[in-house]
Amino acid sequence: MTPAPAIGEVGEYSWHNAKQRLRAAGVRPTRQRVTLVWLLFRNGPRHVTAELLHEEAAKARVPISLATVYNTLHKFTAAGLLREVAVDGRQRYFDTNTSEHHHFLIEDLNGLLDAPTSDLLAVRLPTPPDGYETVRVDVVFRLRRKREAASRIGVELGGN
Amino acid sequence: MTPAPAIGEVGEYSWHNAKQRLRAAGVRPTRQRVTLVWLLFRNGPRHVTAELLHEEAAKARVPISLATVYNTLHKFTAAGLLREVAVDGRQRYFDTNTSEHHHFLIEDLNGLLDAPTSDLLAVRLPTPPDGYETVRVDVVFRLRRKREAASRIGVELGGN
DNA sequence: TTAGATGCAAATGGTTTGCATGCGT
DNA sequence: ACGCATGCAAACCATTTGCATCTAA
Repeated sequence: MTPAPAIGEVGEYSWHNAKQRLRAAGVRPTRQRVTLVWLLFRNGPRHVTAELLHEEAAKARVPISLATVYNTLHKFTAAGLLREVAVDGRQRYFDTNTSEHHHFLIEDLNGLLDAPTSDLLAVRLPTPPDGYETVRVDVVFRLRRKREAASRIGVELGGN
Repeated sequence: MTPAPAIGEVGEYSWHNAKQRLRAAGVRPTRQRVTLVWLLFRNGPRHVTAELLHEEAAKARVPISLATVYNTLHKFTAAGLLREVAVDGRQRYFDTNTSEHHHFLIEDLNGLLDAPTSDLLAVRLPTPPDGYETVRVDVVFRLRRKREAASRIGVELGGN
């Protein structure tokens, strides 16, 4: 649990940073929201579900009701702090990486991983139907374990 | 409601065709299943939700319980007759087109459309993490209405 | 005859909502 | 003080499940 420096940030991520990020986004920094921002951004990019964040807040000694976690996640998304990723019919993920990028979906673990953009993938936009425009492209690579379990993945998902 | 010839099929789609398709797939052709196959394949490729199919069956005077519709849809998918498409967090779609292709998702109508494969889109596979293999790639183009409503779309969705 | 299919209702699970109370400005 | 934020429980909605009853082979 070494606090690795967040990508795009330098050094540790403080309570104060969290507050500033909220103000900058025009969101009122309440105790719960600051907590969530802190949990979300202190350790670099990650994907969370509402359920997971709810548990983490509890562990961090700042219990937040599940309903508030949902409300907050949506508010953050509207404010541009998060990106919603709807890849499977079950649950929704929220991604702290708001830039255009794509995902691996691990089927058995039901976890998300960023697809490396280094492996540049080219998607040519098909022409949308009349009167409509493409506002977003989501590419999901569904992964399945080859034969023996790859232990590394479990670890990566835990933090991502 | 002109019965357009199905793509890949010639002429009208009969009850008998439906039964054959089921037998060929190794699925026991019960009355309900034949009805569903008929509803699904008589008019070319389409996307359905369980709810929608359930209503159609009722209208077709062959009421089928919603639970059975779900069971059947899954059985069909396992038998390779359908392809499940999970693109948004709400509901699941089943696609009669089982080949590799991608989709337009109309945000406001919450409807699916096949993305024309003619506009050949190239997706370079990023290397999956150790021990995993990519089993499927889904590309979803989220569409939003430009300004004035495009009436044609509503029609297309009705049949697709 | 019998394994498998169906229907119903109840359970599930993620997400949303209504409303009374609390808190940031 | 004011208005938005929070918490709780109940509502919601798509989907699944358990079980008794049918039905295709």
